[in-house]
Amino acid sequence: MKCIGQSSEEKIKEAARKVFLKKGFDGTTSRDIANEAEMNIALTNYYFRSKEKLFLEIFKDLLNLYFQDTVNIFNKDIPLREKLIESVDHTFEMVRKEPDLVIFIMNEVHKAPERLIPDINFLRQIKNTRLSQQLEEEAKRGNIRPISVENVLPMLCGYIQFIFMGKNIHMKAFEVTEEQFVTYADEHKNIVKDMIINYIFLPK
Amino acid sequence: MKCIGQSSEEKIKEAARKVFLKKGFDGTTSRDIANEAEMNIALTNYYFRSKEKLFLEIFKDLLNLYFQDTVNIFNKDIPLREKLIESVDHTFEMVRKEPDLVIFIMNEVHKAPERLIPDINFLRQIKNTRLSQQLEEEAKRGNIRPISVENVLPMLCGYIQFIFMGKNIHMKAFEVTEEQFVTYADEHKNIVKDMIINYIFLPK
DNA sequence: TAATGTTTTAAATGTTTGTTTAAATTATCT
DNA sequence: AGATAATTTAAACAAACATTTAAAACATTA
Repeated sequence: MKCIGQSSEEKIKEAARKVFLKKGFDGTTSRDIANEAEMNIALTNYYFRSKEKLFLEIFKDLLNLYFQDTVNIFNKDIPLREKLIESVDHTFEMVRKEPDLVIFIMNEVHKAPERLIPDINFLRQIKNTRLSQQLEEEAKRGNIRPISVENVLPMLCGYIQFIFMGKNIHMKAFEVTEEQFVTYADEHKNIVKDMIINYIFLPK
Repeated sequence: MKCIGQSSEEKIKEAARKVFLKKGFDGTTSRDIANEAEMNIALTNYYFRSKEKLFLEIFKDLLNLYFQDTVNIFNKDIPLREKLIESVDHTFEMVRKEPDLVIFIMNEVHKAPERLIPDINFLRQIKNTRLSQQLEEEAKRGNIRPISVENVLPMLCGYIQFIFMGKNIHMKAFEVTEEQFVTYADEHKNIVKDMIINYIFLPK
């Protein structure tokens, strides 16, 4: 086996990841992927059997990228306040690095949830993280409002993710550049953190 | 002209709207639309010249549905606090009635913003609504934190919209039914309202 | 009723789609 | 070097695609 650089299989997977993220499953053709990878069309099927199989493999990776770190943070052994802030910061970094990821996941799951169920199942761990316990404990102690992890999750992830999903709309509506948008998003991130802490924690 | 029921043109447009909302532009074929409308395939092009033209016409209507009422509320002559609450409530009703609308708009704009620019331009009115003035005035008076309409907009629309965009993911992750989801969404709506008011308005 | 204009139809258009084939090339091993 | 296996290629495949055609069916008006 030639071991200089990437293998053809890796090249195709990386190209497919890039194109799927940008155009979605329906908007992507096998030829798009082959072109991006600079490889012969037949190789897609030689290595992955079908466009669908290749997609599912990539989707699994991307869903993992979308959620795994968040689950890990939720399970960290750190104070609640710190954990909330770290979660928001992580969400921000994640969507900044991979701006197409959230809308991609949302859209594919929205269009055909059934075929992705095996992958989605791993999201169930969210319910049983250390964060859930902390929310219960702190509420019992009267330190925070009683609130479920179901309602905290969108605060920590969704509010930031939404800003980036609507990036193009925002840029057109408010006539700003990409650079200005990032500044705005960062500003909003700080507001979100303040607002969450302000809401969840009760005054002593 | 026969005037019983809908005209063929209306039937096709309504069918196309339904299918585009569900499957997006790339995922929709001319035959899907013709089947949904129970009409001959050729009629799509007879009335609308092309799939693209039909799509653009429908997209315009849907973007209007997505934003017009919000702009109107922003321009209403009512107190700020009331306006914020009404905006959140309206967003909730809008996405509840048309659950596919938000992800559809987000995704189409995300994939090809250029071709939709003429339609998106009308979003610019957001910047110059009565709400913007109110935010400035109330901040000057020391009643609220200084905050721009750019940062209030996602609070009033995005936070609720995100919940519904991730509906399928939520239902799988937390193993709940559609009915339970709506209950959850309603609960979160109230949290959002409390949280926004709590954050924006300063204690006297 | 005959002539005219509009709407609907079945069939065909030429592309593009995902996938396969079989030959050509390259690498691996004895 | 020669045999064997793995990879890559150009070409072809049928199916699905958006769109067009020309004739048929319908409605309208003179």
